[in-house]
Formats: sequence, structure tokens, C-alpha cells
Amino acid sequence: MTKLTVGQLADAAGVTPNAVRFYERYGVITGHRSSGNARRFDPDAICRIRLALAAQRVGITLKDSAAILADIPPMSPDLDRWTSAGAELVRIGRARVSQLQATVEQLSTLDFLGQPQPAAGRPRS
Amino acid sequence: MTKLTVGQLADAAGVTPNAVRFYERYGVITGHRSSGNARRFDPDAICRIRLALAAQRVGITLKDSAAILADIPPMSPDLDRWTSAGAELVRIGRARVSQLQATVEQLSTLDFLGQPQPAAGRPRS
DNA sequence: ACTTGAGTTCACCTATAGGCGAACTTCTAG
DNA sequence: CTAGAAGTTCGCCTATAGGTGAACTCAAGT
Repeated sequence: MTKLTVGQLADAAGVTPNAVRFYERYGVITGHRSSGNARRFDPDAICRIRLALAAQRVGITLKDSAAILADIPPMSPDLDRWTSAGAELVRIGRARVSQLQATVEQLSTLDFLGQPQPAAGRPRS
Repeated sequence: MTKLTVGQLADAAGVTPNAVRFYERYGVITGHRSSGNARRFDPDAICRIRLALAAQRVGITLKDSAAILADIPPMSPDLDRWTSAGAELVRIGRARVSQLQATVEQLSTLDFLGQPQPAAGRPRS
């Protein structure tokens, strides 16, 4: 049973069949159809979904995940491709952290309250 | 001119009049109406919007910003109220950073690729 | 009086990530 | 052969943060 149905893939990846179809529409996974128009997926679709889910956790959209995954050939047993895609995720994630960190530190100056002091007595000089 | 129209407030806060109405619907700001049904805002609305915008940058929704702002009395010249609200933002922001950091570090193990190795050489038995 | 500008409400559009149900087809087992 | 499980498409619903246009009112200036 090298091919997976929607439900099987959904179970394996820990998502709903609904989500699987959604991922297909977004190009995260690619399937072909069997007679009767049912989706069939290669097992590597599981990894693709896992990667996309991991990506979501660092704020990467499905669309961007699809772009990353597009570089990995179908049914690739090439583990390097996967690990480097994973590494890219980590790289992006670290960048997100730095960005957020900088934003928070900048916020901590409370400068965002700006000059328009509400009805405050003395404008900050 | 102690009261502000939508347009004036929008300009002062650096958003569109559209956004101002949106913020009012979400309770970020509160206005009253003048004859002719036009919105009128107290100047502290500028600070409320600024705070909400700052909050957005650390992933806080308008709804949550509204909750934070609800603790500040209208037209408050009480600077402490504002700085402590700002401090809360920073606190939440720092928490977000730690969370994201942890997520990324966990991701860096690449464990998310799971067992279901694509079509790797060794058939899973 | 008329125009213009700024205000109003209402409702639909975007992107993101799906959930849910209707209605229909196909596959599989007894 | 027929019932049920699982598949299909389609379209509407959610939340978030607004943008955009239609149609309309209101107050002011010339």
C-alpha cells in the first residue's frame, strides 16, 4: 500500500482530511487521482505536511512552505534535501525571534506613547 | 479644539479614518456623537490607538488591546496607568519571544520530520 | 442656492487556515 | 445486491485587520 488516500495521509500526518485537501490546493502536497477521482498521495506527503506544520509554528505561511517544499523532488529519498529545508525553517525562525526581540526592546522605551500626551500636565521634553 | 473628529484623530494617530471606526467597533477607543451623528473623540484616543498599534507589533490583537485599555479611565492624565499598560505589553512581548525561541530550538532538532521517512532506502518493517 | 468636503452606514473584498454540512459518487464487504 | 464507509465538490462560516465603493446626510463657504 505505497499510495495513501486522503484519510490515511490525514491520520499519518495528524491533520484532518479537510486540511489535507486544503494543503493540496495550496501546493504543499501534490497528488494524482485514481479512477473514481480519489486523491492518491506518495508517502513523502506526510513529511511535507509535517514540515509545513512545523513551519506554521514559526509563522511561515502555507504558501511559503509550499515554495520551500517545491525544491524537494517528489518521492525524494534524499534526506539532505529534507534536512536543509528544515535548516531553512530554523534559520527563518531565528530571524523571526531576533525581529520580535528588537521590536519588544524598542517598545520597552515606551516611546510609542508619542508626544500627544493625553491630557497630561506636561508634555515630555 | 479639545474634541477630535474621525479625520483629525486618524491623522494624529497615523491611521486611516476607516481604521479609526474599526477601532471604535472593537472598543479600542470610545467616542460620543455630536449633533449630526459625527464621532467625537477625546485626545487620549490618540494614545489608545498608539498603544494598540504597538501591541499589534508583538502579536496582540485589537480585542486584547481593548481589554488592556479598558483599565485606563477616559481622558486619564494618569501617566502611571499608561506606563503600566505599556509595561504589560513589554511583558507579553518578552513572553512571546521566549515562546518562539523555544519553538525554534525544538524545531532545530529536526524531529518534526518524524519517523515516516519518505521513500528512504530501508523499507519500514 | 449650490457645491464641496467630511462625515455616516452598509456590505462586499483581501489573505490566512481551515471547519462544517449538503449532496452526490465510489469502493468494499457481507 | 445492497448497505455503509469513505471519497468528491461546492459553498458558507469562523477570526483578524482592515480597504473600498455606494449611497446618503450635514454643515460651511461663495
